[in-house]
Amino acid sequence: MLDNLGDWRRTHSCGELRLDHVGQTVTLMGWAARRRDFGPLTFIDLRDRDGVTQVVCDAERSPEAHMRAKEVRSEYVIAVRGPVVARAASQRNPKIATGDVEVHAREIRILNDARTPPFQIEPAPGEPLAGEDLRLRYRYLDLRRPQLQANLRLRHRVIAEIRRYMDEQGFTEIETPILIKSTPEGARDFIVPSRLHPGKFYALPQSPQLFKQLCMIAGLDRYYQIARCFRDEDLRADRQPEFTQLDIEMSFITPEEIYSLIEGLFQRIFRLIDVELPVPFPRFSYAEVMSRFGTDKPDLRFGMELCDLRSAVAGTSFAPFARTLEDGGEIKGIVVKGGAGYSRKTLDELQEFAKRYGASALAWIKLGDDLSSSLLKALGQEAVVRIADCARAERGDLVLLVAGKAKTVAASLGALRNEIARREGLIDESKFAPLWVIDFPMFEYSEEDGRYYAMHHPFTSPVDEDLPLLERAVEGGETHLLGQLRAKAYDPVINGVELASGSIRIHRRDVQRLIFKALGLTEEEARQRFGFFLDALEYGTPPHGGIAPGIDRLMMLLVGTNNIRDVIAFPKTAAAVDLMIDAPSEVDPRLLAELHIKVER
RNA sequence: GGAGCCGUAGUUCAGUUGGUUAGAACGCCGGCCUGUCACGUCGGAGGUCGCGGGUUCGAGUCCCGUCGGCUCCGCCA
Repeated sequence: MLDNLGDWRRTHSCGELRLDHVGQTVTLMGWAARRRDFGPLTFIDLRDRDGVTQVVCDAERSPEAHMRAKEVRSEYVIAVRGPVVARAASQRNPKIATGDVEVHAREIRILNDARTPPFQIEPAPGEPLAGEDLRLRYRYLDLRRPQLQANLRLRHRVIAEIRRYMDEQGFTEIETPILIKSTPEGARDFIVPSRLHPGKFYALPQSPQLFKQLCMIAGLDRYYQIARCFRDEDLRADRQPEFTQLDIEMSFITPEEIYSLIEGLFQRIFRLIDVELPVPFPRFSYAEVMSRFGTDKPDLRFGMELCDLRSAVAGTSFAPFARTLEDGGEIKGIVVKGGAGYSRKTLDELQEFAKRYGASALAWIKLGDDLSSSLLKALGQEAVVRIADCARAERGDLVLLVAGKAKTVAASLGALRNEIARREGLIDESKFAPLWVIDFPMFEYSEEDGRYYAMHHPFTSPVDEDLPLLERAVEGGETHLLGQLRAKAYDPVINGVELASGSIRIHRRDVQRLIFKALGLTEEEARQRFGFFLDALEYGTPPHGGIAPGIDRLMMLLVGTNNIRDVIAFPKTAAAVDLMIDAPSEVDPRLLAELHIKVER
């Protein structure tokens, strides 16, 4: 039999009772997390969002409450009324915040029963969680776990802090539409069919990019939005098809003002987890981080930087190296301190790892008691020693080398650097190492398509000094110059995580025209895709720029997880499926007919 | 688009060179127990070995396919 709540009102949460409350009669409500039955004496751990309180039901003192307690099962929703009692010293439980006290139940109301959960919500210490697919299917049960609740509560506090800060800084929060127009460049769009317009579709925004620029043209001056964004691309551990960005745009500004705005914001956010970020963040050019760390989002918590070994192998007859040098490729290495003892098996594993990033091979030099190296036969002892010296390796170290195209060398050694740091425990997990990556290239050449693509997006401004280059490249036909143009773009990175991406935008119609032309868009194509925006640019556009921190990744960093699903209330799987609501799903054929859509299989 | 790992009671897992009746722990149900907090203890129920096909006298185990989960490469202006 279930009880009604009746006139009972909660007086306290399950996490707040302390010795100060001893003697008060309290009413608690929550879920039965555990029951320990000693016959005439029964304990119930009562859980709510705030914590756990031990409830004691004694058959002698309160026979009725005790009878009721016997009926309680896992996850029943119950209300308990009774006095707060101090526990004897030997009975205190230091593992829970309320462990100095307990509530002696005078009366218990069973507000609702519950089916046996399909998995244990809080497994005993040392026991693993149930499989993630099962927990996603019953997300509302998994969300009862204190860890997940703490993550969501911190997320709320971060968002609240963001709104406070942005308001203090004079920003206006503005909502932009979700049903917008598909734009062919960039990520794949999610599209929404139109019932009123047969054969036409809306797109969901990949980001509110053009709208925030239009807000600047409108004279709103300082815009922000906590914006949901949608990208129909394959997922990763840190990527969901829908995600949240703090979208920011400002008029009449320089990158410097954006740097200090973001540094101040991140400082405030990290104080919520009692971390004081050092400001200003150090700045590195794109070229520098690529050469030193092999990635545009380096983890600065450890060293092991890449070193250029070309000079040490100059003039070699060893074909793979000689060919690389001839083709203008790179030969670089990293030094693993004390790695001379790595086994053949480990080196094979690392080579397999490097190959995933396109490396054709991973060469190694071990400076153990004897010198050993995969290159010894091909290069001879002298050359191998020269390479090791060039890498500044010392006795006991291991040198790992990759030769090939600059892009491949950077990708494989950059990934290897992270992987080895992880394996060797070189990373101080309590540390936060922020930086700015600046001076990104404007364009990236695609071998596959034989053309240039905007590295950031096509509205990013080139640096002022490079404008003449842009003109020569586009109007003078010196297309190769495009690869040399630098963008007014900047990314803040913390611990190897790209936390935002931003740029100063193009505010001049003539420059925007050149960029579209550089990207191979004809005047007509540009007009068709962005006509409204090009028009707007002609009506007095102020210089402006912005940035967009990713809230989900920021949260991952703050709670220390590498699983994005730990910081989103209702996430999707790696195949973009919601296992709880079973989406995506088929729809009623009548609905499709209304939308003028026929499905091919 | 490609690759790797995983899939066995409700849950987490074990399961030998292919061989009798597929096990353990937790959970669940019932009994006992007045100080536990991962309570203890006695007993009990619980299995389409993801699914489909093949090899074999015989398949959880081997092969092929398929589905699902996770991770990575490509992709993500």
